[in-house]
Amino acid sequence: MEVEDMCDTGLLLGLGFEGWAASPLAPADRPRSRREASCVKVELREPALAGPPVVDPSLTLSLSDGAYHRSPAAKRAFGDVNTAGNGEPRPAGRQSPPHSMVSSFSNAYPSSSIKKEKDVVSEEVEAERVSSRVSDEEEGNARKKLRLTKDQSALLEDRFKEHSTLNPKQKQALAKQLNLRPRQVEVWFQNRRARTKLKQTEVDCEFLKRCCESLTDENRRLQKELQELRALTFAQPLYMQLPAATLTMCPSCERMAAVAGDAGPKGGVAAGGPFGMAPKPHFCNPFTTSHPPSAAC
DNA sequence: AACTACGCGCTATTTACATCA
DNA sequence: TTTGATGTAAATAGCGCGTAG
Repeated sequence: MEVEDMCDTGLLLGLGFEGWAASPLAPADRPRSRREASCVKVELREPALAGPPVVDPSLTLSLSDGAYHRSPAAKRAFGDVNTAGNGEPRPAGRQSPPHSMVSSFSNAYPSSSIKKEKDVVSEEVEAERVSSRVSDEEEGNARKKLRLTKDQSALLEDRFKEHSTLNPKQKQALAKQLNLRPRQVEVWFQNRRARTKLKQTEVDCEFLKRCCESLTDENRRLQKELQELRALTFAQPLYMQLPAATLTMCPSCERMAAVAGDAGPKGGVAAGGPFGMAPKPHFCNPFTTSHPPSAAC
């Protein structure tokens, strides 16, 4: 595999994100569809993303679909009650009819011991509905945007640090505590998660850019070195220039890198032309864990 | 097993509001 | 003081997925 090929494999993807990352909200640079946006995710295995660029980054590419979705088992373990209705009105267009809301509750809390809780939640829902109706009338149906107080934001942040998602019960409790509607709490958490992810994406992009620069430099250096060695071999056969001790073996294919003509049919011709290749340095593909064939092979 | 309804999370987008030159 | 540009974050729209019936 050629050095450029290896660069292309990983770096084109990184560069592809570059413009988008530089201005994540610029509409022109955004992916055209949500599917497109989530189709490929660059997954970084480096724990300290904000740190200095690493020479040998371990990058893997993986499909992102489902990566951000917790499995049902995980959700249960985490305390999510997906099947339980949260009893709050959904946005227009997706609003469920009242009877379905009731049936959802009876499904989620079938035992009579929880019946009380159901009633409490239903009352809160009704109260919320009334209050939002009242507030709508007060506001003359104008869409007013709530600004959270510092205390409210601080508490929400604290809760977000504990859990980035809330189950309906937690949501209700938090809404009550903050004197907000559960929907507002839900929206806040949703937006907060989105902001976190956006921030992480920017960090990831920055990291990949630095990787790209580092690998480009390395590539340039190796090309230059290759040219020099080729020029050298015009004047003198390589084996005469290098003592045997300097010959190295490729850890992957176990061929002597600097010996011309000993590598079978393809031999040094395929790898480096009729003049053989320099024994070092060996280029290690940072995107793979095992030792790949060196540039000499 | 296939279908449907529902709840929820996610992403893209809109919009109200604050800040600043 | 007013005004337009810009940024931030609350809110909305709509889709996909998992689950239960």
